[in-house]
Amino acid sequence: MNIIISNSSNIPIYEQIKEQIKSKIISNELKAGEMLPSIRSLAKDLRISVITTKNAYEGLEKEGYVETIAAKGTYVANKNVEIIREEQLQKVENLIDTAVSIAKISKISKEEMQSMLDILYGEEK
Amino acid sequence: MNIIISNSSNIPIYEQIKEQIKSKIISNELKAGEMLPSIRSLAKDLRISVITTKNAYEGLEKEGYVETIAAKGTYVANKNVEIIREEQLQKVENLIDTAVSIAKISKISKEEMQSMLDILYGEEK
DNA sequence: ATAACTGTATATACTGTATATACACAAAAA
DNA sequence: TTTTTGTGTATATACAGTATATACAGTTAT
Repeated sequence: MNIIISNSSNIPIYEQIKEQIKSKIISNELKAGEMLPSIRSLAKDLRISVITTKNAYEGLEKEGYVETIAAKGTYVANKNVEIIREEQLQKVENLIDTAVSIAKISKISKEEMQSMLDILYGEEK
Repeated sequence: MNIIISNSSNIPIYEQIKEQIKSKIISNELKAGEMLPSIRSLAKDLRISVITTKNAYEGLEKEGYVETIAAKGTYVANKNVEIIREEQLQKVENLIDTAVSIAKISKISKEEMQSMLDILYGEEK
């Protein structure tokens, strides 16, 4: 399981794991019904405690991305694709909104932001 | 001092205060040399502890936005305008970068993001 | 049965955020 | 000059979030 964590980050480890797995589910790299690595194996892999991986999985379950069955494992849930897309759109919009607020205070123009977007997104159509 | 804090936010109170004062300094609503409200009066105003306002001011000092003189007060520092602008540009770029990452995973197009930017920034030139 | 795998629960520790309250210095008022 | 009132500072304390090790309990294949 390709997951990268940073201990020095101010973002908690369980949160880092949660977000990365969420990304894999949304991008369909992890498909519905598929089993996630066990909390133990993932913990060993990342050299952290089982409690931390459990914490991450609990968060995913609370948000409806996975379902866990005691003594069996944790599996990717069937989640409404449209709802996920809406959630992601909302996230992107919030980030841009924050960026715009900062930009306006600092007199950073819309053109400058558009240019950043172009560069960061790439020139793909 | 127009500062709004939310206790229910996951962002610490001292951080909320810090960011809002920083904004006022950057937008020149608070001018170099001007005295900030005392940690006591601000604490009373916001109905929080002096320690929390002190914590906020300490953060601002560490970042070079203010200078504090014991028993006298805390004052807006002279900070290099170009450096501040660079910092803000960096912040905006990081936010857009995060937004782009999420967008790509969720197959949100550049056009959708451009449209968000247009709407959120407004139609001003 | 047993071995090897799942997730769960308990007890513990550390760090960040926040508090009340007592302290020390500066400046203005009496 | 003495007192009062205004600054920021330091100490002791509490609570919540994050993380840990370790013991527990159920499932599956041998």
